[in-house]
Amino acid sequence: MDGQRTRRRIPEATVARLPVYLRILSEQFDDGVTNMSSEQLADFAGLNAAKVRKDLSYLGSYGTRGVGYEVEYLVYQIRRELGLTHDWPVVIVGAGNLGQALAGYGGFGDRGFPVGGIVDVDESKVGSLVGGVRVRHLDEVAQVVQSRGISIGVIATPGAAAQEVADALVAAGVTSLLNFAPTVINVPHGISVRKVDLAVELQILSYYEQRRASAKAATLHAVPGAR
Amino acid sequence: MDGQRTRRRIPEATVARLPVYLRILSEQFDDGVTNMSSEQLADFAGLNAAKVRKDLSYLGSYGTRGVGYEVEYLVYQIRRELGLTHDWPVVIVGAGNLGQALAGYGGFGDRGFPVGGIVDVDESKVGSLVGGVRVRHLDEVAQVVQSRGISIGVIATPGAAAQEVADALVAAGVTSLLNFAPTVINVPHGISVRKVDLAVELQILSYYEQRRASAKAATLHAVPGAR
DNA sequence: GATTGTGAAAGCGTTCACAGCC
DNA sequence: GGCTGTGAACGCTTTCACAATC
Repeated sequence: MDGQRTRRRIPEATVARLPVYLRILSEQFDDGVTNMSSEQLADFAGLNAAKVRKDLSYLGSYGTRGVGYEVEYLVYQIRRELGLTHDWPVVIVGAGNLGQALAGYGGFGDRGFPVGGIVDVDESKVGSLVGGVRVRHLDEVAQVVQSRGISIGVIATPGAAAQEVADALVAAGVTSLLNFAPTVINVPHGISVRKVDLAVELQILSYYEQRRASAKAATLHAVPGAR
Repeated sequence: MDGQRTRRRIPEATVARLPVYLRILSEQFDDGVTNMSSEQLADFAGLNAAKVRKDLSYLGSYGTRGVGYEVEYLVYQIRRELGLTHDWPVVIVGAGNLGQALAGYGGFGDRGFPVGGIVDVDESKVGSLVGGVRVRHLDEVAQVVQSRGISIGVIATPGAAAQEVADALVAAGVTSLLNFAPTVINVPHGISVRKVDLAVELQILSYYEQRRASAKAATLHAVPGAR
């Protein structure tokens, strides 16, 4: 009577790990592995077994006590849960350095996210081929999105343009955004946004480097010559 | 008597947001803004004011009640805490599509992370110029790292090579890794790793897209024609 | 009057530990 | 005997709410 509707909600942290399990399980399956325990999967993923079991339990009870998980079946279940049973074409906004690298990367299409379109505001780029796809003008983004049934947009523009690009994508009907621009974007409720920010990642690493450096300095100072 | 040594530890979640505050504050400062409240900063960062205040409180009591935070001083304090008072040259491993895009991107050096070296195993790439830096062989990575005093390595190789590259970087003396390869890497205790994985991000978006789609289908089914 | 700084409460995610099942 | 599935405990993060301060 309720079926899909009351579908158990999966915690965000778990959703973020499912793709990792999926990749590992797929690789193992290709290597001929048919069964895995939570312990083995945890080792590959760099996690502990309890976390893996809890994560997988949100999908349902697909393991066998005393035995483990059947790799092929688990791959199928994770793919289904992640909505990877069909392709999700994406539109890339920004045909600069990054946009071109993303389009040319290939790992996109392979994994079920073919590049359905690339747009830019720069007239000198419009019409050129990037990764086998012809660049169109940002003004035509709604047409690109609608004709290809695209729901995921990738923002690969400078930070200053990111918000208006996000607005244009949402207006065109896109409901998920992957933002590479170093800017926080505002979107209406119900739109998903993921952000990838190089500078932020490096600055986080810098923090821990700096701690290491000052911890070391303090130790040297406190116990000169020791150790 | 203890000074730096017993330096208050900042929660990971806060460390990850400090770079965002820093960017916003720097931009505002450049625009002539000299003072900001937690509320204003929260709006720019897409967060709430309480979180901003709690985050900033880990740095010390740098605000003024009834007034807010002095932008310039806060920029200085965050930069200091993040260890951004000096440059951190990085070494990029992998001169393929992604490595070239990263090296050519520029946003690296601008933000205090100049490309101190690029290495690859492909002899046909060794010797060529990428983003103004000459590509050297992976075998020479230790020399590159040591001569430039590099502590951050960027892995931009295919997944299959990532673990051995990580091992080589750690052996060379690198203590922080930014991993773009779609593989979990194992490192000794005390080494920091951050991971950026395109496919994972897209698959997370796919999950929410798929939920939206099935929620919509369920609604249409439950109340045909309504709304 | 405005806004910070922070204890306390609530919420979320991880880990433990063991009953349940093969 | 081995391994899953999961309540319960724990710890981290967010949010609340208000006293302290300008």
